Amino acid sequence: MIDPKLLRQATAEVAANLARRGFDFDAESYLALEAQRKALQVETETLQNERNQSAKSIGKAKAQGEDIEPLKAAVKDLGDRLAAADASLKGVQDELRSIELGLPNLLADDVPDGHDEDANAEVRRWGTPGEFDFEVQDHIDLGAALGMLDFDAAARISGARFAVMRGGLARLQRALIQFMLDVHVGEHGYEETYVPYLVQSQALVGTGQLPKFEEDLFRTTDENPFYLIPTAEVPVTNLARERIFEPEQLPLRLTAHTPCFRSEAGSHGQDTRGMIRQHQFEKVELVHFVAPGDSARALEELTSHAEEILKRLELPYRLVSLCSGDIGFGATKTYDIEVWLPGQQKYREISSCSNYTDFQARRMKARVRNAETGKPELLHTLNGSGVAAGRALIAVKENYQQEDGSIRVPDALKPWMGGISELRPD
RNA sequence: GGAGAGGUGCCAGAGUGGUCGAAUGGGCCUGACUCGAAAUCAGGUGUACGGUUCUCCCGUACCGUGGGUUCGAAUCCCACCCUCUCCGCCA
Repeated sequence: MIDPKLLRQATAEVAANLARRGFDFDAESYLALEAQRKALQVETETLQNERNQSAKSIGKAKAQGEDIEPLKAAVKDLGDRLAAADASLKGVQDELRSIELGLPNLLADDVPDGHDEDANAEVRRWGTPGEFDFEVQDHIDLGAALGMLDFDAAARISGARFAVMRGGLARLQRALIQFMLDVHVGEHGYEETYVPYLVQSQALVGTGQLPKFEEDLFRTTDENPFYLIPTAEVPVTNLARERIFEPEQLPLRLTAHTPCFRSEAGSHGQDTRGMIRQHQFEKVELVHFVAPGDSARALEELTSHAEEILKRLELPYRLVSLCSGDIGFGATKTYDIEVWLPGQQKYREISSCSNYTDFQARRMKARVRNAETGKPELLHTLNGSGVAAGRALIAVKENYQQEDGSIRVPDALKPWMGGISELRPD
């Protein structure tokens, strides 16, 4: 959520910033509604004051044994007037809030302008795509030939967009997760967390998935439904919900491995083959809580932590800064890390690292006490994948494939592979 | 799932429906005393929103959440949520 004060005091500037995303903010009707709010709030609070004053004098009169009936008669209609004003005020406030919850975050100045992913700016590349002196296979054929990746079995159990893995391949994914967690916890200063995979709507409102993107989520049928988390960002970021941190407690770096569940509504036809886009996938997530002034620097650090994983795995990648038309709803700035996939001869997203500034914090009431003033103020949140395990597995398979269809185990993963140095058919 | 107890400020813990944003104690901050510290004494110590003559002041809201009764609710009524104890079940 954008600061409502800023929204009404610098409406034109906000609208101009949001326009860079292609978002049309109707400033005029917002300001009209805001003027209504102000008038109604003043009216309501004046009436409340009147009620409080007269209730007090009635109390005093009664204590002195006076007849309070005339006093009661005098305020007879006050309750009705107050109820009416209050109801109008609530209505306008709800309207304003729903507008505010639907506004994306303000973009950072250095976000490149553009309509879609073609305008994303490449920041740097690392590694060189490997040369193969044989015809490369994609991860689907590789997995099938190994007998370790079975989409038919998954379809019989759960339908499309699920995968079953067996043996060394299943273990390789687990090794990736262990490796990533160990690097982040042991070397990058993260605290490992274990969090719920089912959350209630307010958590998703906090991180920004709701109310706008309900169709991307799986939901239970309970009266108060649970949602399956689309990313660990949701439960982990909400650890700051309604909390006030002391300045010395920040920065706080948290990591978690969780499965992620996405309905992928509207993505029919995209990446239908293979493990690129699934209803369920594993991911290691990185989350930072930082003081308001520190988030720009924290984004660079968080991104470098995700990059380090690909470097250790010796997977070529490039880093892009998402343009104004491609960047996510709540982010002020986002770096995507794209890993090289020989099977597609393309760089594909494997991590997305974003600075949310105070956007999520305002929704969650996540604050930090200012070291100088002692007053609580909204902290800044960031998150990024460090990295998506399912896609990392694809990348390892395709980049480490050998002519006979076997797959070499990257050195970085060997500690978790129990002596297995290659995946090959039984 | 059954039975019971309870949810009040940073913590503990009061609160016959009326000046309760909330006693008291602890903690914390400031000051006095002291060479310094301890002890003692005095004062202060929530958040959000709004108004404003905007480093002051004023108003409103908040005692688990949401409704209701009332001129007036932390206090009464209803529903829900959560925590704890015991029983049952279970990984």
